Amino acid sequence: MDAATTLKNHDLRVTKIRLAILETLGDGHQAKPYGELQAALSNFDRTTLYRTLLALIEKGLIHKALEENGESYYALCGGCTTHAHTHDHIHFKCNDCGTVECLHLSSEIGFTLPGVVMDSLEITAKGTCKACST
Amino acid sequence: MDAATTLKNHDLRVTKIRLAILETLGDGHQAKPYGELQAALSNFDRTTLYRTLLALIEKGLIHKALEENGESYYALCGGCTTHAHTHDHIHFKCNDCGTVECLHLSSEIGFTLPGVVMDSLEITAKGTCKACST
DNA sequence: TCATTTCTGCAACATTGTTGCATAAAAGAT
DNA sequence: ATCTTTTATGCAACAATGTTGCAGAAATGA
Repeated sequence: MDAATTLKNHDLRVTKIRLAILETLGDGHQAKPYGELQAALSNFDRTTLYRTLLALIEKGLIHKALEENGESYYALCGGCTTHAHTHDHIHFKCNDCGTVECLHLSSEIGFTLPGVVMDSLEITAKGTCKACST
Repeated sequence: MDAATTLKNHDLRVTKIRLAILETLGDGHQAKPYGELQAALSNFDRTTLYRTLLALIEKGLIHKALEENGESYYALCGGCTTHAHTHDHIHFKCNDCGTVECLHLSSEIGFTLPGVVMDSLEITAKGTCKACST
C-alpha cells in the first residue's frame, strides 16, 4: 500500500509534508529523532511539521517515544489503527550507534501492580544492538 | 537519616537548594514534574536548579522520568547508590489525578530481545490509581 | 471549475535546557 | 575564628523545542 492510500485510509488528506514524513520514516522499525526529521524536512515550516506529526499520531499512523535526553523520537506504527494503538512493541536504544528501534516482543510481559488499573505500557530498553555487538 | 547527612554520604556539599529539593520531593515514592519543582523553588535561579538536579542524578540521589508530554519528572531514589542505580521499579501515571508514582515490581519482568544485549529498562505504565478507582 | 473544508506558512511567544564567567558559599586546615 | 581551596550559585545570553492565532493556499467532493 502506498503512502497516499495509507493517508486516505486514516481519514487524512494527502499533502506534500505528510507524504514526505512517511517517506522519511522509511520502513518503520526504526524511530527517528525530531531533529533529524526537521533537518530532512527543512523546506517545510517547523510549525507545520509539529502539527502534522500531531495529526499523524492522532490518526494512529505514527507514534512517539521519548528518550532520556528529552528528545522525541517518531516511528511508523505497524498494526495500529485509528484510536486503537496496539503497542505490543518496545523501544530499544543502542548505546553505541544511538539508533532507536521498534522491536516486537517475543513473549508477553506479565506483571501486576497491586491496587491499580493498568491501561497502557511504555517500555524502553537500552544496550547494544545486533550490528554493534559483532 | 536527615537530608544533610544523605548529601554528605553521596559526596555532595550541603547547600540550601539541595536541601530544598530533597524536601520538596518528599517521601520519594511520588515523582514531581519539573514545573512544580521550579514553582516551589522559585527563589533559586533556574540554571542552578537544572545543574543541581543533574548533580543529584549523577550521584544517584534522584532519578528522572519522562512523560508522554515531554515533561521531566523527578523523584528520590530508594535504594540507589552512586553509579549503581537499582531501578527495579516502574513509573505509573494516573490518567485521572495525573500523579506519577514510583512503584516496586511485585515480580520480575522476564523477556528477551533476540540479538541484542540489554543494559537497562525503563517502564512507564498508565491507568487509574488506587485512590481514583474507588 | 467552484465551494467548502482543511492545511500550510508566518509571526510572535512560552517553556525548557545549556554555556561561560564572576561572585558567593561550603569544607577542611591553620 | 580566620584563611585557603574547592565547589556552587546567580546572572546573562543563547539554542532548541513546543504552542497559538490568523491569513492565504491547497486538497477534496460536488
